[in-house]
Amino acid sequence: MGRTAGRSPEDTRRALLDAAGEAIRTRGVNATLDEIARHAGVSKGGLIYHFASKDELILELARDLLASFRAQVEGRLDPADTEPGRYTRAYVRALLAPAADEVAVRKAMALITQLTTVPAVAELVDADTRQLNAELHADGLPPDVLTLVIAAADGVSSAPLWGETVDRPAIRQLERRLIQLTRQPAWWQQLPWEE
Amino acid sequence: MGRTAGRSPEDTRRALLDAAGEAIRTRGVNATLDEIARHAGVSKGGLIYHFASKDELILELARDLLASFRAQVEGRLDPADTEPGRYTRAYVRALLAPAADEVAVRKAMALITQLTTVPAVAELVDADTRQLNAELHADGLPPDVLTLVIAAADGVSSAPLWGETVDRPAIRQLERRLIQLTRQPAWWQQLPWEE
DNA sequence: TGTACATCAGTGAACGCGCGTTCACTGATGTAC
DNA sequence: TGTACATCAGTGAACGCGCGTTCACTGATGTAC
Repeated sequence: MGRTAGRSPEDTRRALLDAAGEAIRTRGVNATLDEIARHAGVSKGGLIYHFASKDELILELARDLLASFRAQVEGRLDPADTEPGRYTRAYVRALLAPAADEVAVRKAMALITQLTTVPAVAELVDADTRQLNAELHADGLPPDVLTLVIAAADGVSSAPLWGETVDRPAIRQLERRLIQLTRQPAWWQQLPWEE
Repeated sequence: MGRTAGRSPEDTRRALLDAAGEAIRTRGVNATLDEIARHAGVSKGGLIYHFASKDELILELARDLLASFRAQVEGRLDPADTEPGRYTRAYVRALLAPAADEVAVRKAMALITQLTTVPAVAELVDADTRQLNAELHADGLPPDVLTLVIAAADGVSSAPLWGETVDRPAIRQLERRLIQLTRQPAWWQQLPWEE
């Protein structure tokens, strides 16, 4: 055990990541290490014990966010659902989920865009996105329906970037309809062409 | 006239804004004034002559981007189109437009998210978004259709944030269908509910 | 038409300080014997 | 069961340098007379 007996080093590490997230979300990447450390109840030196540099702290934070987003999507997979589009439905549910979650998915998205300032994070996000996209495209839905559904889900999750807060009922309704669309892709494809 | 006769001071100012945009897009807000100034062919002091501080430079850049986005939307209004949803259609066209424009709209979106680190910019973006939203909601479309269309357009424009490049034909097709939807809102509202 | 002066649009060196990083040291706990 | 030692998880002062800002100065052009 370490010098402060109040908590385990893993708890300290987690507290530091949470504090970093909170600080960077509001102040941007130029939030200071001192500020982050103090919010986690630790000295600047203590922070550097866990994360060798600021870039490493940010990279670890990005890894943490991406992993937890993946976990959110996977956690919303319906075991009883074996139809084409099941992964896409989980994706929609994760992105449009009410922000009551401990780590609100949509705020996490906004945070990650700040982190991409660090080149290593940009690469990480890029690779992660590519893989996620591949999984979505291997989900059995026609590409044009997938494009709409993904775009709509991404759009809702990007709203906080502009400070916008779309109202809950509207999002819930959109969620239901998008999921319904994945079950009836032909509906979208048969959108009648006027005149 | 000033010291360098090569161009007008307004041209220098524009070059500085462009260089700032380019630099911040790649390096984030910690891109240095020196770097920005040199890319605009001017000394650091010359930059500070036009923009009293870094925050002011960033704020002016944000203003410039928001204004040019507005101009893009307005420029895509169809004078012959007097039906409900005409502003929404212009919005969709602007956001899904091919990136061949001088200032690619979607890249501009990605850039603005970086700038929101500066509180004054966050407020500006917030106010601008609210006003734009009000205009869209006063466009005569049913709210649920509007929610879908806006979300889908926003989603496509947020894709570059994750390094993703959605393929052109898919976007063009989505654009046509979204616009078609604004002409037949009932279609979306009558999405049949299965079982 | 020439001259003096003001102003505009910069230059570039110097300053200073915020902040990331380094480093010597410390106090708990675990382990060997 | 007590003692010595190693290690882990930190503290906090000091350093140094990158970078935003200040400032004295400059060289074109415009304007008054």
